[in-house]
Amino acid sequence: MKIGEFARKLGVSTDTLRYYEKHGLLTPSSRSQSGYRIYTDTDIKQMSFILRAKNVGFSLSEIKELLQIKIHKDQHSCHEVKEMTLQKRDLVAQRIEELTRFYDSLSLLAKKCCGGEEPAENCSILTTLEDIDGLTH
Amino acid sequence: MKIGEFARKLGVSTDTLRYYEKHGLLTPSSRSQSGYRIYTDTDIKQMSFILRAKNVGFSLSEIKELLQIKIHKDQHSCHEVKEMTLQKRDLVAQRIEELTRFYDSLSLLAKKCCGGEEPAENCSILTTLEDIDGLTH
DNA sequence: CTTGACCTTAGGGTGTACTCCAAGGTTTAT
DNA sequence: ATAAACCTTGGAGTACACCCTAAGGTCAAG
Repeated sequence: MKIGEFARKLGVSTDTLRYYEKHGLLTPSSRSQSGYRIYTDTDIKQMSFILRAKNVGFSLSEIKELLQIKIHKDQHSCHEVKEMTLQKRDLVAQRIEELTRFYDSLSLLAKKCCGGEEPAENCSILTTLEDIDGLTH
Repeated sequence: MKIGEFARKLGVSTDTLRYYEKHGLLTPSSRSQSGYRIYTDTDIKQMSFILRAKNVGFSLSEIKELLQIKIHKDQHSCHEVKEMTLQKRDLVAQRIEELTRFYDSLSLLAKKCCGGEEPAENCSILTTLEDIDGLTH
């Protein structure tokens, strides 16, 4: 499919797709005789991956590194690829841990809060964070 | 403490601290007679919160919103604060879910990989993602 | 065969989050 | 008392991730 249809399907602009191509994140599978970009189902998968990664806070250069694991598969040894993968996985695990602390903080905050119409005296995220910090650190 | 010591303690630049103050994320507790910014332990807690939030992918304006929960505590009802808190919590839960999928993908990738010195033929993050997508969607 | 909806590249503009001066005031040590 | 090491504001510059416009080429429908 051409860039317009692909963009609509993925919910991004054509500008974004050209930008990603320029920066080595997603090169369309081929070009038509007239030079139009042609995207395929494989491109949809890769783009979905990029968007999910972006959504959880990875920068484009970090995402590029993740995609390098694929690109490097012929040029690098299994050992190197495995190391890089595990390193990235640890980073993801750290972020999950931090987010879990945020989740706990917000849960505690909501629980503490009566939910009524009176002024929210005890509703301080910082107070709650101090409690959480006290418990987990 | 003054801005330099505070910055060193938190591992950020003084420019960043002045930027955060300007944009309403962290206002130092007080100023000295000569106009120097004076930071306290409370500021350390708030700054740590900001840095952790940033680290897990929140933008500065999102972080500001989180901090508003504190600021609004006297001006808004418990009900409003609770709603906002739960909404933010759901957002965090979604990110945790996505990150967990990334973690699983990277784990599967590492597991598939023999880790030896030969070219990494089967080490494609996309192949693995397809597997994961097939299993979880 | 031309209108309209698509596509191309090149290049400029925007918002976010810093980062780096410049010009000057303050504090501390010798 | 003066140099070094801090601090102040204001404003300019940078990197990232787009977003928009201009000027022109492509293509299917009427």
